[in-house]
Amino acid sequence: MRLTTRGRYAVAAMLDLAMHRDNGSVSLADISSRQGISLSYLEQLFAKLRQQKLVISARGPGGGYRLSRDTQDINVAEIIDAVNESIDATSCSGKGNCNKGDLCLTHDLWNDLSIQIHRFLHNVSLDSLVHKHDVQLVTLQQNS
Amino acid sequence: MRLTTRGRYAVAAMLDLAMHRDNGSVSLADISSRQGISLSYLEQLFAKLRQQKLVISARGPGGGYRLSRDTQDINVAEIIDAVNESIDATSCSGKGNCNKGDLCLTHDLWNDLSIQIHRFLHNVSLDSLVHKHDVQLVTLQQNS
DNA sequence: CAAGTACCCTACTAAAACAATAGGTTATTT
DNA sequence: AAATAACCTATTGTTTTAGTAGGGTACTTG
Repeated sequence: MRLTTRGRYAVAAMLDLAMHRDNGSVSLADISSRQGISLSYLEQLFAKLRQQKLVISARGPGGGYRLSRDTQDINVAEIIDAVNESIDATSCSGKGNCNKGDLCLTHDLWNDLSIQIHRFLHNVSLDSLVHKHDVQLVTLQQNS
Repeated sequence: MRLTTRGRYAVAAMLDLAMHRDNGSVSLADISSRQGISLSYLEQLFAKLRQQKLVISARGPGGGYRLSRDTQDINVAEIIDAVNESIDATSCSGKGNCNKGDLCLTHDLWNDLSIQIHRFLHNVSLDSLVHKHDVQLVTLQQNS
C-alpha cells in the first residue's frame, strides 16, 4: 500500500465523478478543469481505473466516464490500489530468507501494518465521502 | 501523510532499536547490516528522528542511538511523519480559494481522510510491534 | 456522411522524491 | 594518541510523479 499524491488525485477524480453522476457521463476535460489535474495525467489514471473496472467509459460526444457501481460499493483502498503498481517491498522478494529470519520478521510486521491500513481504507466508501461533502456544503450555506 | 519505503525503513530501524534496547546504545552500522539499509541513508533518517526527539544519540566508542521514550509511548505515525517532509498538497496552499469553493471541499475531504489514517497509525505503538515480533519468534521455535 | 467530440494509446520530457556514495569534522571512550 | 561513531554537506544515480505531444479510434449529431 503506497500513499502519495497520485492516489489523492485518483480519489479526488472519482469523487468528482460521484458528485456529478446525475448528469450522466463526465468528461475528463471537465474533471481536469474542476480538479486542476492535467488532462493527459487523468487519462493515465483512468486507464488504470478502467482496467480495474471501477469506471465505465463512453466515447463520442456526450461521452466520458461514469462509476461502474454504486458509491456505497466503491472504497478508497481499491481506488488507490488501482493507480499504484503494488510492488513487493521486501528485499528477499517474499522468500523470507534475507537475514537469518530476523529481518524477515520485520518484513512481516510491516506487511501486517500495511494490511491494517488497507483494511481501514477499505471501510471508507465513496458514498461516505460524498455525504461528508454534502454536510460541508450545508454548513457553508448556513454561514453565508 | 505520505506512505512510502522511506517510512518503512524508518519504522524498521526504530523497531531494531526497540528490540536491541537491552544492550544500551545501538550503532547505525549495526542497524545497517541487520536491516540492509545503507549507513549514510540511515544517518539522514536518524538526523530527522533526532530532531523530532524520538531518539537520543551518544558519540564515541560504545555510542549510538537509543529510544528517547518507552516503546509504549512511541507510535508509528510520528516515526513516519518525522522522516517525511509534510508538504501541503493543495494547489491553493491551504487558502481555500482555488475553485469557487468546490475544489477546496475536495481538499478538505482528502485532508479528513489523511487525518483518519494518521489517527489510525497513531494508535500503533512500537511496543505492540515488538510484541507481535515476540509472538512470531515463539511460533518459529515451536515449529522447528 | 461529415464534422466534432472524447476516449484511447504510445512515446517522450521535466521535476521531484528516493536511496546511496563520498568525504569530511567533532565528540567521546579506551 | 588512537579508535569509534555520531554529525554534516555535497553529489550522484534511480525511480516515481506529473505533464506534454501527437497521433488514432469509436461514437453522436447536424
